[in-house]
Amino acid sequence: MTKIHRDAVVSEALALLDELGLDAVSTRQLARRLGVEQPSLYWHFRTKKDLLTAMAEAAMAPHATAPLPVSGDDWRTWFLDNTRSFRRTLLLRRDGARLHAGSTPTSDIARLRVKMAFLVAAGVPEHDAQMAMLAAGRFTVGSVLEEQAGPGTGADLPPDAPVVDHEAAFEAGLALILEGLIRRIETS
Amino acid sequence: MTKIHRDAVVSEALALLDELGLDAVSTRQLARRLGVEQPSLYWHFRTKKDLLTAMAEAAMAPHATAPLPVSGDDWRTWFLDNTRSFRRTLLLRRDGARLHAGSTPTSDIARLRVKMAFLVAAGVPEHDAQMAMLAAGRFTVGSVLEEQAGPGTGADLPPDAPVVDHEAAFEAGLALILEGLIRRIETS
DNA sequence: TTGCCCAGCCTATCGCTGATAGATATGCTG
DNA sequence: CAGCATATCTATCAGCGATAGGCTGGGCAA
Repeated sequence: MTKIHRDAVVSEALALLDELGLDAVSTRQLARRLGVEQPSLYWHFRTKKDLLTAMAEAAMAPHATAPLPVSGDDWRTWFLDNTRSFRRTLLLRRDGARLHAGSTPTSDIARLRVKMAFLVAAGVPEHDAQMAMLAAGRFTVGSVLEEQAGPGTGADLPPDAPVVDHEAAFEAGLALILEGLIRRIETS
Repeated sequence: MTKIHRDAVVSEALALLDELGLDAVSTRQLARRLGVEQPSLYWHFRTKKDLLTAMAEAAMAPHATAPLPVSGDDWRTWFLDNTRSFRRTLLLRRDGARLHAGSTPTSDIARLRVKMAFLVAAGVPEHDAQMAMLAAGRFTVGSVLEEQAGPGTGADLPPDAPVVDHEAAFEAGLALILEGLIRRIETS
C-alpha cells in the first residue's frame, strides 16, 4: 500500500501522457504506475474529467507563470511573445492542445486583466485588444491541434506532400493578426 | 435482419451525433438505430475511426460543394465568405468542430488549388495567400471548438460573466487576419 | 493508555466500449 | 444445381470509468 498525494497523481499522469498519448491515459494505467489499485484514484478525483482538468491546468503552468508585461515594453513584440509562449507551452506535452481544448478553461482572470490593461495603456483600443487576444489564442489552439494531430496514419493520402512547416505557418498567421490589429489602430 | 448500405450508416450516425453528441456515438447505439447488431457495422467500416472519418467528410459537404470563386469576384469578400462558409458548416452539426479536428483531413486538393489560383490571379502573392488560408482555417476550427465546447458545467466559475458573442468574436478575428493580409500586400 | 475517527487504500462488481472469430442466411452467377 | 461473395448473426474478449462497501493505521481527545 503506497501513499499518494494529489499532486503526485497529476505529475505521474502527465508523465504517462507524454509517453503514451492522451488516449492511453486511463485510470488503470495511471494507478498501476503509482503502485495503487485503480479505484483509489477516485478518492483524489471525483471523476476522470476532474483529473484531466487538473492535468490541463498543471500543463499550462509555464505559460501561466511567465512574467507579465511591464509598462515600457513594446506592445507589439509582447503580443507576439505572449502568443508564442502559449504555443510553446501547448507543444511542451504530447497532445497538449487536445488536453487544453478538452477542459473548461480555468483562465486566470487577474493575469488577463493585467495584460489587457497593458495593451490599453499602450494605446490599443480595449475592444480591439480583446478581440485580438481572443483571436490569437484560438488561432494558436487550432494550429497546435493540427500540428500535434500528427502524421500517425496519414500516409494514405497522395504523396504530393503538402508538408507545412508548422512553426513558419504559425508565425505567418500570428503576424497577420498582429498586422491587422496595427492597421486597425493606424486607420482610426 | 435489415439490409444496410454504407451511406445509410453514415447518415444515421450523423443524426445520432446531432441528437446526443459525439461522445454518445457508439457502435451499439448506432447499430440499434439501424435495426442491426453491433458487429455488423464492422463489415462496412474496418474501424470506428474510419466511420468517424466518413462522418467528418460527409458533414463537410455543405462547404465542400459550395460554389468556387470566379474571376471577377472581389477577393476580399470571397475570403471572408469562404471562411464563414467553413464556420457555418462546422456549426451545422453538434460537436462539428471536434468531429472535424479529430479526423485526418481528406482535404480536396483540387478545390484548394482553384481557390489559391483565384487569390493569386487577384494579385495576392502565393505564399501570403497560403498562409492566410491556413491561418483562417485554424482560427475557425479553434473558434468553433470553443463555441461548441458549450457551457455544459461551466457554472462553477465566478459569475462576472465573460460572456462572449461567438459570432462577433469570430468576425472580429477574421477581419484582423484579412486586414493583416491587405496591409501586407499594400506595403510591399 | 484507551478508544474513536477518518484518511486512504483495498476487493468486487457494474455497465459500457471497440473489436474479433466463426457460423449462418441470402442472392447472384456460371 | 453448385459455388461464391455479401451481409448479417451469436458469442466473446479485454479494457474502460465508476460505485459500493470493507479493512487498516496514525493522530487526537478523554
